[in-house]
Order: sequence, then C-alpha cells, then structure tokens
Amino acid sequence: MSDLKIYNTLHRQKEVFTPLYPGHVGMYVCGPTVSGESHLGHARPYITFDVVYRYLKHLGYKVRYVRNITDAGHFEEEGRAAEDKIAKGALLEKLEPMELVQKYTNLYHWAMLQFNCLEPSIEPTATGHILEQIAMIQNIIDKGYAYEVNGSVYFDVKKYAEKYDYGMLSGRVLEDMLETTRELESQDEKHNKVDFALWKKAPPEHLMRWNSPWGEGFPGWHIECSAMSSKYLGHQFDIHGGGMDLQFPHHECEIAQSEIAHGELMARYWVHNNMITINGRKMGKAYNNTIKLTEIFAGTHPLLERPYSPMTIRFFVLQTHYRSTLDFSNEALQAAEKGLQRLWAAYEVLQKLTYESNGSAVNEELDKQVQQWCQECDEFMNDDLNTAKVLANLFELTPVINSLKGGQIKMHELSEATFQLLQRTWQTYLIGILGLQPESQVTDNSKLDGALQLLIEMRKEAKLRKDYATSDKIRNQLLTVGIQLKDEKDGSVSYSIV
RNA sequence: GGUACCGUGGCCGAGUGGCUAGGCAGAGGUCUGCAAAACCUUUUACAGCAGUUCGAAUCUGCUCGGUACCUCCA
Repeated sequence: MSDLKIYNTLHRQKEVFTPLYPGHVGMYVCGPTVSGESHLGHARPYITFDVVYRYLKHLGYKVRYVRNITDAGHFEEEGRAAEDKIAKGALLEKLEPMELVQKYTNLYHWAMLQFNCLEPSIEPTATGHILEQIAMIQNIIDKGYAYEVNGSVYFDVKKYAEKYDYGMLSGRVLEDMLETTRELESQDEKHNKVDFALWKKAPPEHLMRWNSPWGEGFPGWHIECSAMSSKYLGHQFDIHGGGMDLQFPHHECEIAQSEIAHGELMARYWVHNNMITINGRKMGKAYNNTIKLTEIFAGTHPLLERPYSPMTIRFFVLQTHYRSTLDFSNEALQAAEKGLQRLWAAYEVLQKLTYESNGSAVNEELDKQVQQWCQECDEFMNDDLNTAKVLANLFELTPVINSLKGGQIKMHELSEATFQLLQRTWQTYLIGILGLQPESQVTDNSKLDGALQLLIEMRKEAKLRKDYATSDKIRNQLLTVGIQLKDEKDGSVSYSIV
C-alpha cells in the first residue's frame, strides 16, 4: 500500500510498515495522566502521533487510533494539605478525585484542540476499565506469572524471563537489574526487586479504590494500557507509541503482561518520540523545569519573553525529527514563529494564484526542480516521517511561489501539471498532514473590511497628491492597532492583521 | 554503577562515505515617494586526536563534554 518505513524500537532499525490486516491500522498511544496541567513536554507525543495518524490516513489506511486517559491514581490537588483529603466530614469539602480528573481532562482536550490535533477514534479511561484490568490480572495469576501478597498483586518478572525475553524493547538485561541492588522501601512484598505491581492494595488515605478479588485497591501503572489496547485493537496490533521515557519500565512491562495474558507480542511496531529539553535537560515535573501549555500560550512563565501560539509550537516540534531531542529557547521559538509566518504568507499567495499560459515555452529546469521538491515530500515522510525535510522543501518552494506573484517568474514557465502539483502539495502537506492551520482568524468581518477599504482609498488619494505625511499617518496608525498595509507591485493595496 | 543516545556555523536544526539541507539572525543589492513584504547575492560548520578509504560531518578506536532510562515522568 505504501513504502512507509518507520523506526521500530523493538529492533532498533527502520522497517517497512506492513499492517497486520491489509488496509487497516491499529495504533495505541499512551495518553496523559490527568492529575495536573499538561506542559510543553507533553505536547510532543501528541503532535508527533497526530502526524503519524494523519499520514497513515493520507496513505489510505483505515486507522483506529486509541489514546488513553490515565485517571486512576493517587490524586491530590497541588497545594492542598494532605490531611484535607479524608479528615473533613462533609462530602463537598473533601477532595473529589473525579473532579480533578474532569478538570484536567477538559484542559487537556482544550490544548489538543489548540494544537489542531485530530481526536482519537477511542479515548478510553482507566477508571472505565477496572473490570477488564481485574480480569487480565486474574488471567496472569491463573497462568502462574503473578502472585498476591497482602492484597497486592505482583508480576513475577524472574519467572517470565526464564522463558521470554524481558528487556526485548529496552535492551535491558535482567541479571544486571538484579545485581544493581539499590535499597527501596516497600519492596519487601515483592519476591524480586524487578517485579512490578499489577494491583495495589489501597492504604486508608487513598481515595480512588475499587473492589477486587484481592480486596480494595487500585490497578498498577502498566496494566491499563495492556487491558484497553487489547480490548479495542486486539491481542496484537500494529503500532504502539509514546515518549522515549516510557520504554522502560512501562512498555517493557506492558509487553510482558500481554505476552502472558494473550500469548503473543502485543504490538509489532514500537514508536517513541524523544524529549523536549530546556537548557539541555529534559522538561519534566521531576526536574521542576516545566512550562505549562497555558503559560506558553499566555506568555506568563518567567522564562518566556513573550507568548507563543499553539501553531508556533506545533511548527517548532515538526521542524525537528521526532526521534531527536528538541531544545527549547526563546530564540528558537521566535525563529519558528517567523518561519511559519513566511510559510503561511506563501500558502495564501498560492491559493490565490491561477494558472495561465500564453503558450510560451516552459522553463524545463525550473519545472523539473519544482516537481522534484514536491515529490520528495512523499519520500521524506516515508522515510521515518521526516517532517523536518518536508518543511525544508516547502521553504524551498516559497520563493518560487512569491516570484510567481511578484513576476520574477512567469506562470508559463511552469507546466500546468506542475503548478497543480504545487498547489496540491501545499494543501496536502501543510494543512492535511502536518496539520498546521491559519491563526490570524481573519474573521471575515465585512464591516471592518469596508472601513479599511475606505482608508486605503483615502491613502491612495493622498499619495496621488504626494501628500506622504497623510498617507504615512494612515499606514502607521493602522499598524499600531495591528493592521499592516502592503503596497503591492501592481498598485493594489492589501492588508493583514498581525 | 548498569544500559542506551548525543556533540553540526551567532541560534534552532536536517543529513550516514563524494553532489552548498532548511529556518531565524547578520551583510550587500533590487523594487518602493519612504517603508513593509517580496526577490537576488552572501560570511561563519561538522567536539578533539588517531585510523580505514582515492575520498569521512558520515565508518572504526580512543579522549573530552552532555543527556536519558534504571519501578508509576511524554
């Protein structure tokens, strides 16, 4: 169906993508834990896999894209005293975990919308699949690969490793992990320090709790993804995605659980995006160096010189290959912002151009070059989704488009087919696959437009009188309220809202 | 300590053996009443050392520097 090659972490190499069922793709991406606000680091996987989703659809696949919401855990409102949680008598005064979950889920959805991320086909919640998780845990116990201690259930990694390859994804060696002894509290329940929890007994202060065959508790960290992906995508599916930091232990544990429960490798292609760094360090809660998305959009974080729009962030992310780290800085964001503006301007110009030829000869060299730049976009995407190169080619095409408008290149120098390819490429890539969208909501305000046309007319008359004081005043005053006039080569005047 | 990964010009970043990626910034020019935008031209690279090769940013080794993961962080 395509020549798409994608880097599979499982085998540490690029592999031709062939779906399990021809024409269909099942993709699971680890979603957010909705116990707090999303930060810039979170934005990367969602934008990355949004492009994967869009591209697979572009290739003609019918894709089921599942992205979970982790809403089961130990939730606390930031800054709220711990004793608050259960001590208060009245229900409404207590911390209600679902209230937090709802709040941050809404905020997350809002941010995804800002980034123009398509909605997943299914967005299952951990709390909505407790029964499935319990059933899966029981299944693993029945097969002898998990044991219960004091109301908690642990996966027996050592036993698993005797027969299966624990570490196949992360490249870890079990022996090494057993050797590197490090004292950890509360590991006394585990038979081995490498074992991981499938179910945890809920201590009294734990608010989220469910009944299970092992008493009141809550599911372990990894089990939800295994349970929910198999429910909606089958025991084996095509793509499993997430951040690189989830490779171990999260994804490794998912593989082990699923192998025992379902008897097969859960996903065939494991795709991991790299981190966003800030001053060279990973942006993460543990490092205390996060910038929340709301802070980015509003420019309220102390590290920000000014606000940056969602599309600037999206463009910034896509300008780098998804498996490279991406370093945040004001300079880099501002460069991205300007670059994107240039691309948009060219896109709008291209939209308005129409093909016409006076029968003169086509400039073969140029024509061929334009064709090549357009066609290469497919190759770049097929080569492990190289969005950076796609953008580079769009930038190569930008002066061609502007020159067609400015007259440095005559339309007849391109063949009609090439011109149409050019238009189609921009539409397909910029809008369709990279998912960028215009931001200056030109609200199609006919009243504003009418007023501006009047001002433009008055300025024109002033210029004819060589009354440049007046004409400049009109232009400068409009600029201060965010409307920029541009004198075009053909004598017309256009404006843009900045 | 274990396991991976990375080090590209002022900044951000593609690129894996020969063919100037690209963006932003800087410089010069064209256009313009002047601007803006646009167009044209253009400077600064491949952490260091050694090796393989006709040829290395790209392969190998070493050194230096940095990062990530190692049990609930995308």
